[in-house]
Amino acid sequence: MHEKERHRIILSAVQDRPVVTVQELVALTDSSEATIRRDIAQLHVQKKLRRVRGGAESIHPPQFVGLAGRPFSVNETINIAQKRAIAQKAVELCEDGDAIIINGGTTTFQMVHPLATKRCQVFTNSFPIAEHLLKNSKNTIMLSGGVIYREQNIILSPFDNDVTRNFYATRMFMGAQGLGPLGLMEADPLLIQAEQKLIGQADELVVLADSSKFSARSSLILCPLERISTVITDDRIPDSAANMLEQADIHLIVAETSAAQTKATSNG
Amino acid sequence: MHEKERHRIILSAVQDRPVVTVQELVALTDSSEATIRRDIAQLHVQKKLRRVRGGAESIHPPQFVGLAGRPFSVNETINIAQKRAIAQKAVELCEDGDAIIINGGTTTFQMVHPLATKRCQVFTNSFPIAEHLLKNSKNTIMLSGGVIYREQNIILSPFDNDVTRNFYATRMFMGAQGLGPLGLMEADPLLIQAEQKLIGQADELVVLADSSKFSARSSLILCPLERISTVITDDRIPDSAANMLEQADIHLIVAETSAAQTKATSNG
DNA sequence: TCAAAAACGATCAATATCGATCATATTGCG
DNA sequence: CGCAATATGATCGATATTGATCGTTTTTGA
Repeated sequence: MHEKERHRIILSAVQDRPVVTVQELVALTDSSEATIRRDIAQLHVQKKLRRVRGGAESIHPPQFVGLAGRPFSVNETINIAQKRAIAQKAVELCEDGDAIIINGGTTTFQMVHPLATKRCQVFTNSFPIAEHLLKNSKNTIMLSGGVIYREQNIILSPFDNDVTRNFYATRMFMGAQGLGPLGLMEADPLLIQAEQKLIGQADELVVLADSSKFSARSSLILCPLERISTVITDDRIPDSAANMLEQADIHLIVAETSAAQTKATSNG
Repeated sequence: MHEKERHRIILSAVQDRPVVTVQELVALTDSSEATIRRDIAQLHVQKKLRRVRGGAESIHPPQFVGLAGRPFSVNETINIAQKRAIAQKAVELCEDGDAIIINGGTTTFQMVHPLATKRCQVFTNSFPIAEHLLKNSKNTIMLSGGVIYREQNIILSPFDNDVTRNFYATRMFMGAQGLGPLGLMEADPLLIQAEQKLIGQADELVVLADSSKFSARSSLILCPLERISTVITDDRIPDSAANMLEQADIHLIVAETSAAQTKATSNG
């Protein structure tokens, strides 16, 4: 067996499981311990894996830090003040007893805090949202079934016949990657699939989009503007975007980012 | 078992309860007290957990225990040693890549710790099981859709057409309220509904029942003995029960409650 | 308060793993 | 074919990890 071939096998094995032992790799590649050690040492200096006593481990998060406290570690902190204010406005649309759908996302996740004091029927495809509401509120939680995708933190079923079809709500709340004249735009095909499944299960479609989303562009169009009933954004929305929404007959709610008074726009 | 693997199991165990004892971890990892102590000391300086006398505790502040915080606060601690040993045996039946179904329950929940080092395709109707495996393992997690019932901690759909029907496994693992000549018995109608939905979606039905379950009786019969392939119990199973299972041609696995052996307490 | 039990820390022997070295095999090239 | 360069396998002393023992400290319960 050639060196490259062993390396491929080793890297493949180390990605599968948190830690692979030298013995396992010896059995896997049918070569000697010494060779495996040399390979591991090589791959270690190449930063392809981390060498540990007894074998090797993946260089990527050896630790599964829970998604409980900080569901979306990367995106969560950007524009957090705007997202909170927007989510607050979104929850203000809800009354006890309402049946609502919350699509997974970093902006919609912020709805969980104001929702803690409500008692709604919440249908979601987001594991973190369900988890948080379950532990910190008395809302009735309904979850879509399917595979849990770790990266996007959503639950998605490849089948069309899941319980999603049996739930109908007055409002659906969702975020977006971008919002332009062509409609609602998204970058991740997986999210597209999840969202399209839910759109159509609610009377009104409420889009939560901070003002940065009006300049973002993505390749995939999720749905046209006509489908949107309401857009909630922050007070930095450009006039052009506001006009666009007005012409599409979309109800626009602007959340004052009180914390972001750094902008110091005395409203008038 | 290797160091990293033990650490994963320890961290997994420390997350679902306020404190884990050294003894529990010894049973869970099949290593010595000294090693566990050393591991805990290591993880302590790494701030992955907090070392306390008798074991270790989670570094994160105690969760909201009020609503639905800890999975099964009441039942979880009774017969815990037996349940762990039984769950350990159950996981030994699983190999990487297997598709398995885990029905919600306090005994089956204990499977999450040994499962932390596996990579199976796990379908479950239990929110806590899904949550724990999602955060502490690389298994693929699939969830049934529906309403989350807080008291039983399971997800249940009143509809027959959910994704459950689209998943088929080699084995289904489930607990039970009682196990007698008439078959598998359950007390909660809600659980009956959930379990009957899953039975039939797997080749083999594996029942996890500690020995106290053979004397328990409930009003509702879930399925006859013939449907059961394997029963895993502890070493206090009465001979009469063992005979009953043998006559029903059920494979019986007895888990040695090793912790009880060191104590050498003649049970009474 | 005292005694028993449990948990702890330190130590040591057994085991597993490692690193270095040398022998052997394979490859490339003149 | 011969030779050098490289890769691989084997051996052995060095090092690290593990499990057991034992004396000490802390907790438990009367």
